[in-house]
Amino acid sequence: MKEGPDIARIGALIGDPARANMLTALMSGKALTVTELSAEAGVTLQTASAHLAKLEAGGFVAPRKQGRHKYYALAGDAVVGTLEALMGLAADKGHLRTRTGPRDPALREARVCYNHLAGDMGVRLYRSLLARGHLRTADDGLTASEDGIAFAASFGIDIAQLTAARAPLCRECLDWSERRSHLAGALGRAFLAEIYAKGWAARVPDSRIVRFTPSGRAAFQNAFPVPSETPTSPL
Amino acid sequence: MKEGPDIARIGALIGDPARANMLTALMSGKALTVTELSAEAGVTLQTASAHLAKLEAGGFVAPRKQGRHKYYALAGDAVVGTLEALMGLAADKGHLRTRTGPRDPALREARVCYNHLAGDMGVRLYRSLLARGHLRTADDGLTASEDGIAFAASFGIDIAQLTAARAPLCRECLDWSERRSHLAGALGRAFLAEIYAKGWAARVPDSRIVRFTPSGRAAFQNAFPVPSETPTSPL
DNA sequence: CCCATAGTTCGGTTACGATCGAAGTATGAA
DNA sequence: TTCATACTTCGATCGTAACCGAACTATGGG
Repeated sequence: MKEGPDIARIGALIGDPARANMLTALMSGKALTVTELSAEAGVTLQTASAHLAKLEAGGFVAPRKQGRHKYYALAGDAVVGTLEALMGLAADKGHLRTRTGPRDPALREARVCYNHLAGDMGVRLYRSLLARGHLRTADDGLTASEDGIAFAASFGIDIAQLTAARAPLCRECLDWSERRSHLAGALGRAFLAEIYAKGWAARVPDSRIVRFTPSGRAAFQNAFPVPSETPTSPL
Repeated sequence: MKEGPDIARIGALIGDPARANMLTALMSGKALTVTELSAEAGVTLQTASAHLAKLEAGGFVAPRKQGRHKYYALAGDAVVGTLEALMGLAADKGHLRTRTGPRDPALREARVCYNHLAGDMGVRLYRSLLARGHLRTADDGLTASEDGIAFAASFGIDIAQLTAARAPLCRECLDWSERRSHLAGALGRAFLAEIYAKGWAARVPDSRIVRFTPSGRAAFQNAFPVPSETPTSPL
């Protein structure tokens, strides 16, 4: 009677509030113990254990034993990507629980999305480039202007190498905490690499957080100024 | 106690088998009536009506009244994209209900994914280009080789215009019916446009199906030969 | 060896939501 | 108006799964 991939099972797995809370907590990129996850979900240890067994059977999380602790982490990029998509959709519809972004403020400010910068700082970068005409949006995606190429070069990016590779140069990526687009693609990756190289920021180990130094933050805001908050359409 | 986007509500919406069946049926791109969807889901009309009300409230589907019929369709590209992601994940884990692809064989053979070719024919195109060295996979994505550029030009694609736009040239996209990658990005779009232009295939109105003519199918298979089935790693 | 902490398994309760029958509304046809 | 089709609303039933208490296993420390 049924056909196609069984999205109902996947949906049901995500559909329980306790499990959804656990998955949301794991989106930080950190591996968490059963006890920690039970607290995140607001259930007892036994219940959490049962939920995690189901998530593991469904291929959502993978355990790693360490001493008498059992650490769970999300099981791969496909899972992370799908959850990001779901979060984007949920945010889009206004289905928020309480806040508009993840709990951890540092995660909300700047984090790694695959290999480019996301979060508030990522959105700033994107908006700044767009406002100054370095990027242009078109029907079929995002393109860099001549100005933008020159700017990237002056920032320290070897633009010739990027374009020679013929890989996607610019792409946009919807940010679930900010509900705005940020810059992905080869150029987005190159900007983040250069930000690391300049010592403005560093990645926090075992998490997706990118922590800016005070001077790095100032330099960033100077390099990527944003005009006064323009009322953008909420995508 | 909770924070972040409410993915639980979204998940629960998809998590019910009846609703999942309806959404799967709507992935064809066609708008369907309540009665049709109740049959797809295997429930009575009343139950289907209740489910559709919930899906509508959740922003998954949008109704359109026409006479005494009420047609439902998926509510936008974000929903389609999220469902594709979920289906890919489900297929990935082997969570199949009965078959490995959508019910409609035509849809399984060739369909539009955003603006490029997906389904069996899309996978063939991709594998053929890859096998002949026209495309190369790298850590940071997909690139076209010099050979590939020349081939695309000989196929009738104005490659200079595509590269000038600096938009993503090649991207890969996971196919939920085939569980394989196919070609997306500007080049993928250009190939599909050229296939239309050559009269090999045409899009079926009100659906995502791309229907090949018999001679078009032959020409396609001649232009994009695939080597004997190589046991590729899943994904 | 004993105790403490981390996690699992088992059993019984409870609550939520899917389901359908039956009755109600809307649109169209005769 | 009357009948038929398409859909919605209401009310009651029923199953499944989340939940926790309690007992059990495993690992580490003294």
